Amino acid sequence: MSDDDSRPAKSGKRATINDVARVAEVSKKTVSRVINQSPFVRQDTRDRVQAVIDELGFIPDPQARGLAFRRSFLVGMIYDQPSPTYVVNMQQGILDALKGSGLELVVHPCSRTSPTLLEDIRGFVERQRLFGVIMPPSVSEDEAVIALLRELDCPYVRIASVALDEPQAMVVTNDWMGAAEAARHLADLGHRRIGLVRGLTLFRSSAVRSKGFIDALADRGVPLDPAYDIQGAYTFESGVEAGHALLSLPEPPTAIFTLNDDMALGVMQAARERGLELPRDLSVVGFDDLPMAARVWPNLTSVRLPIRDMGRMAAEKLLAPMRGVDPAKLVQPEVRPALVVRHSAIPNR
Amino acid sequence: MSDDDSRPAKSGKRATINDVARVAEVSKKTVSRVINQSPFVRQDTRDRVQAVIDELGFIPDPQARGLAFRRSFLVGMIYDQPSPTYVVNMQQGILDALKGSGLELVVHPCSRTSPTLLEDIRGFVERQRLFGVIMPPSVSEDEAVIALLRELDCPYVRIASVALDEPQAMVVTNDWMGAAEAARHLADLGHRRIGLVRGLTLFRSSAVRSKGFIDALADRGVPLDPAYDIQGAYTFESGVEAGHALLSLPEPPTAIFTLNDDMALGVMQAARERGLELPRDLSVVGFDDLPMAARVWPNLTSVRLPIRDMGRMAAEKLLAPMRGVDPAKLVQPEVRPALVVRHSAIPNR
DNA sequence: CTGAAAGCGCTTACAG
DNA sequence: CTGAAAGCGCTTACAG
Repeated sequence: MSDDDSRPAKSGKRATINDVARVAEVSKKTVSRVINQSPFVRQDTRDRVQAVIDELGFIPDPQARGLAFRRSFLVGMIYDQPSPTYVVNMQQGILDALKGSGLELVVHPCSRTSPTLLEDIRGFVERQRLFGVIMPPSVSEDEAVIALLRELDCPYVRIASVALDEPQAMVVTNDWMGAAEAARHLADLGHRRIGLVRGLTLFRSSAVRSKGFIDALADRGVPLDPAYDIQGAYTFESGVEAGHALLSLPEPPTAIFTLNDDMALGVMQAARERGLELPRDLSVVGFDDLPMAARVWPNLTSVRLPIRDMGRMAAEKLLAPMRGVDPAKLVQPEVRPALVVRHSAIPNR
Repeated sequence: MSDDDSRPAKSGKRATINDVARVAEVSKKTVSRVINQSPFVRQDTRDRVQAVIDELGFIPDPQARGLAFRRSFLVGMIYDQPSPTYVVNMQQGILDALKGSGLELVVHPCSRTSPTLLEDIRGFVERQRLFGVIMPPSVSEDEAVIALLRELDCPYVRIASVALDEPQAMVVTNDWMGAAEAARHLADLGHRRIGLVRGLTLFRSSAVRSKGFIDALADRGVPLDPAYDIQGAYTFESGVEAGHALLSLPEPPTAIFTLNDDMALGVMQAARERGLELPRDLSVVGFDDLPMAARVWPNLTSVRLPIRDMGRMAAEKLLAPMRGVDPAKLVQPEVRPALVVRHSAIPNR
């Protein structure tokens, strides 16, 4: 490790704006202008100041800047997402976008059912004077939270399966596309008796994914029998229950699509408890493509959402104004779910 | 939502220390003393000031305090942990302890193999003037990182499977206990030919868990045959490979202990690829008790570490000085891993 | 036990 | 295009 004395301005403490101003022989206000990329600095002045900044290794103190700006350099991620993989991937994506911006990520889990939800978020946002907030489902779908954020004048970006807000404040995940792919996959494998296990209705994704699935199935001439349309709760246990419900039908489905992977594994568990062999006796397709999808037996065919990209895109929208980009005009690719085909769904005999 | 006008000091902006001082008819320095729990305030003065603080809903601005203190109110979690479940649970535990303290959690993933690791951490800690840092393995085991933190005078707490530091800077996870439990479990089930799949040697946990396992096995009079002692890499793929290596032995083991769950699932996959039926033909025990342990078939017997508690305990050690507690004397329960017995390990025939 | 002054490191008006 | 003054909301010396 060569973290030696070669770093500039090492003499004890960090360089401040005053040091830069003195050495560059300008006022600190001019240094401030350079830091903040104000256009009102002559090019040669700017160059001189920048050279001193580099030489001294000057980095503006975010706390001092924040105090003067009345706004911190912290981005909050507020989430009630229960899936660790989802949360960590999204954090990673946000950090990808934040890298080099001087902003940091502060995590803030919450519970939508908590009576103190709004109070809690208010305290967090207000006290930290957050630069902005990013929210995945389902808290991103809570209009009371959004109203609060507006009241607090806190920029935000919502990630959700449908456009709930203006484009600059939204990353739309198009879940329906993934569900439609799953439907076509099962139909094309020759399945006709197909079950659907929905998720919690609190999550918009449940309705969106269901509709995408049912519509695509209908397109293939395979209408979904209402008896095969079961309400789950996005949990493993609800998947077990739904699996038993479907498989105990007089004419059980030959394939089941669940709106997330946890429920898919639950359905597989139910099938085994009934003595079925997988995938021979039942095809299963999930949604999320959790790491375990590739680790269970048989490997689970599942719909993957680019969570990390979604986090990055959300953060980029939040940063756009700071970068002088009009967030509404920020060109971002559409979020496209993709079906990852493995071995849990096979042709219908 | 009743976030109405009942909140005090709502007239546009937040109350500041000046407002409190004026209303309480004291100097702002005295208000500052009350905020910082200085003993040098008369009780009645303190009560009066506190009443005004409550009445006005005054919350000190962390940025202003941080600027004056030359230290922020941000706790950094620096990690290179690849397991999302581990990361999220630990974050949750840290947040449990931080609740009400006014501190926030800033997440900072890193890579120990990155050539810019130290530079990166230096920038993060120095720029944010972090209140403190919490590190799980394996970055917690990196002495170069620790040296840097000391140089920067940044308090830290390390979480690791062995005591690498003074008690006030350590949460020791006693992984060996969990591995020993796994060993006794398998021995008591009558297994004699037992395989061990180790993890990356970069992680101290690999050696610690292995030793705990081997020692406890020996205690039961079941010495580990070196041929059954395989080097893995904590990945699913390395588990598959190790599984094949062990199961292709002339006398294959009847049970295998892997140092994490990902490798346990890999071993199970290998067993199936060889036509074995589980758990009939092979018992498997993992370590971590990931959510998927309870969702795979057969359900995986695994060692659970109280990750969330570990995060909370680490944060409590970091907060102890602020709370006037001597961190060395902070009474914390020992971290005790526990074997969660499910259906992947059964009696040896 | 309490307070007036100076300062933490920046930025916002306001001039010029 | 550039700068001197005042201020963001706190705390640290230093007095008393």
